[in-house]
Order: sequence, then structure tokens, then C-alpha cells
Amino acid sequence: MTGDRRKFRREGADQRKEALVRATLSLIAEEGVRGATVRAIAERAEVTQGLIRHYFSTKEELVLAAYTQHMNAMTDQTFAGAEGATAKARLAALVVASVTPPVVDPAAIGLWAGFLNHVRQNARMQEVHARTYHDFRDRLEALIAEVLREDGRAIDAGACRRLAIACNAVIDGLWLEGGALPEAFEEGELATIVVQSVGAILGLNLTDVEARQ
Amino acid sequence: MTGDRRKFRREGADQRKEALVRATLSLIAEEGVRGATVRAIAERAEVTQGLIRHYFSTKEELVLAAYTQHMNAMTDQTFAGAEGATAKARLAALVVASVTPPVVDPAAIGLWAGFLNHVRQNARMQEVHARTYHDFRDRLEALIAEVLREDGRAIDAGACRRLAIACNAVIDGLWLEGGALPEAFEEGELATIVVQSVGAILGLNLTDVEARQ
DNA sequence: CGAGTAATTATGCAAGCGTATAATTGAACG
DNA sequence: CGTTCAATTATACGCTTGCATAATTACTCG
Repeated sequence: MTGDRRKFRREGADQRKEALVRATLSLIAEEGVRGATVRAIAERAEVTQGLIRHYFSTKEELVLAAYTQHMNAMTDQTFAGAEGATAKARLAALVVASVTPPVVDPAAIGLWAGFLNHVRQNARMQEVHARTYHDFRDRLEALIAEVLREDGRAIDAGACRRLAIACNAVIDGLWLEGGALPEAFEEGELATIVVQSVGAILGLNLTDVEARQ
Repeated sequence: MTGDRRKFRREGADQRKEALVRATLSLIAEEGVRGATVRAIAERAEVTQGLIRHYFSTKEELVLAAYTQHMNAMTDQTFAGAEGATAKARLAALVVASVTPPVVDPAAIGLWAGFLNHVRQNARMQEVHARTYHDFRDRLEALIAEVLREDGRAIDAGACRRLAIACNAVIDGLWLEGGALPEAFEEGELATIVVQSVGAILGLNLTDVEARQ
């Protein structure tokens, strides 16, 4: 007589956790952290809300896990395409990949916006952000140093760090714009702009290696 | 025996509305639209929640009013400093103002993030956004056209529009970065970067007129 | 194939949400 | 100085929220 109880399949912890994280991210991208309610997340992951508590002691815990996973995925995705024979070619490829799908993506901007204020007010989220951000910037800085060395230029460590920060800012900024206003740019336009801008900052011409994709 | 009722002062509609809008904006900057609850807004504006209903038929109405006011204020603020003898000087001043306080401001980024998803999902908010965005870009495009004419360059209307979009993107992107990571840049560093980047896009040197402030 | 147990569902609770409406009161006016 | 009325407060309602806990059920293992 209690036959109206919902049927279910047992799954491994990792699979369930990942499904919950995925549902959380897609909801945060649309509605922000506050809009990603426990009930909505459960529905999207096709489980009932009680199960969330079984894997994450609190909503905050789930949000933190989702943020960590997302930030790592973004960094990996960006560096995935950064290949080439010369350092200059690798830098150009990295820079172009940063402003090209799938890295540039309206949903990713929604996530960025949805997380921003939450990160600002939460020490543990800040830690994740700082770690990911510095990791990216350090790798970018190393690549820039290599490019300048390749080009036979003198490299002061402090100056190199400042160049990396500036390039990172331009890349991030254009990434945001590209995702926020996808219709504002023609195919490849953002790539041209970012290559020009980073080239201008570093004082070298990146356009000659760009015709690789 | 009912003496514990809260004392209050009657105020003009405009003043009260503005106070409510200000409270709304500061809360959205911190907590997003969902986090800016009617009760919290009322508390910050030092009134009781019922009064909000008296001036705005719905929370959505208040949020829309706040968004409109904020967007207009941002545009005005940016163009306020764009003065100079030559068009080139005005462009340089505008570009620098865009990445300098008070236009660049962590709270403004919080607002941007807080509003983003809400704008995406609300037609009336989208309309306000489009109007403000195109207004800004049109003024920027006119200024760029003037600069190129001043420089004796041929100006195709379509090309000019694309240049404006690109410059706008760089400006917006750096504006976002400057506000999101205020400690990442030294004094004037963002100004240098944006002047270089916009100069690179337009194919001219803006740095020579920059030493004006 | 039957028992055990971890995964999952179901239900409940206190607090907070936006909105509606009734009750008060500050200030302008004759 | 009493009247009047819009500005303001107070209260309440139905719904949603995050979290807790009890009841079930799908697999595993002997």
C-alpha cells in the first residue's frame, strides 16, 4: 500500500557527488548561489533533497566543492590548447584559447557573476580563488619569461611579473566581455584583439604565429 | 499603552524613493538581487518594509528603478572627465577615466555581478541594459571617428563601428578586472595598459597626450 | 536466497521570503 | 487649535528555504 514511493538506483559516491556538483554549477550560472536552492539542485540531479545532506554536510560545503571543481576545470581547459614549437607560439595559442569557446561561454560568465559576491564574503572560497588565480598567473608569467628570453630581451623578475599581471588582466577582461556579449564580436575578432593587446603590452608581434588554427 | 510604536518623519516621495534605491543598490552589490530582501532594504533605508510597497508596487519594480539609476550614473560618471582640446585628448581622458576610481570600484563590480543573471532573465532589465550600453558605445564611436578624422585617416562607417566595439570591450574588461582585483595593479598601471591597448586597436599613439591629469 | 547495511526517500520544522491590508500618526491647512 | 489625509508602521498570510530525522529500499555478501 506504500507503493507510491519513488524508485531509485544506488550509485557510487563519486558519481553522485559529481552529478550534484554539475547540477549546482548549472543552477548557480542561471540564478546565483542563493537561487541554487537545495530543492532545485536535487531536482536537476534527479534525486531528492535529503540525499544532498548525505553527501555534503551543508549547502555551503556543496557550493565550495562546486567552485573548486569549476575553477580547476577552467584553468585546465585554458592551458589544454597551449601547444606549439616556440614559446611565442605557445603564448599565442594560450591567449587565443582564452577568448575562444569553450573557455569563453555565457554560462561561465554566469558562474563568475554568481560566485563573485559569495567568494568575497567567504574565506574558504577566497582561498580557492587565490590558489587558482595565482596558479594561472604563475604559469602565464613563466611562459612570458620564456618568450622574452627567446626574443633575446633582458628580463627583470619584477618587470616580468607586472607584465604577466597586465596580460592576465587583458585576457580576463576580454574573456568576460566575450562571454557577456557574445553577439558583439564576429568570429575571430576577439582573438585578433587579444593578440594585438597582449603583443602591445609585451612589445612584440604575436600575429605572425597566430595563423595556426 | 501603544506608545512603543516607532517614531518617524514624513518625507517627500523623491527623497524616500532615492533612499530606497540607494539602499537597494548597496545591498545588491553585497548579496545580489535575491539577497537584497525587502526587509533588509527597509532596514538599511531606516524605514519599515511596508513603506516599500507604498512607493514601489513590487520588489521587481524597485530593482528595475535601481538598475536604471545605476546604469545612467555610470555612463555620466565616465563621460564627465572626457574633456580636452583635441579629440585625441578627449578619448585618452575618457579611456583613462574608465579604469580609474570612482568609475572603477569594487562595489560597482558587485553590482555588475549581482545584476547580470537578473538582466539576462528579465526583458525590461535587458531593455535598460541595451539602451545604456548602446548609448555609451555610440558616444565612444563618435569620438573615435573624430580622432581618426583628426589624424587624417580614412573612415569606413562599418570599420569605425567595429573599432568602437573592440575598444569598448577592452575598456569594459579592464574596468572589470580593476574593480575585481584592486590590489593587482599599481597606481596608474591600468591606465597605461588601457591606453596602450586602445591605441593598438586604433593604430595610433595615445600615450603622448596622457600626461594631463 | 536471506540478512544486513548503506543509499535513498519521505516528512517535518523553524525561520525567512514577498505581498496584502489594517491601524496609526506626522504635518499642512483653514 | 482641531481636521484631514497621505505617509508610515504593524501585523498577518501563504510559500519557500536550509536542515534534521525517521522510514524505506536496493544492492552485497555469505
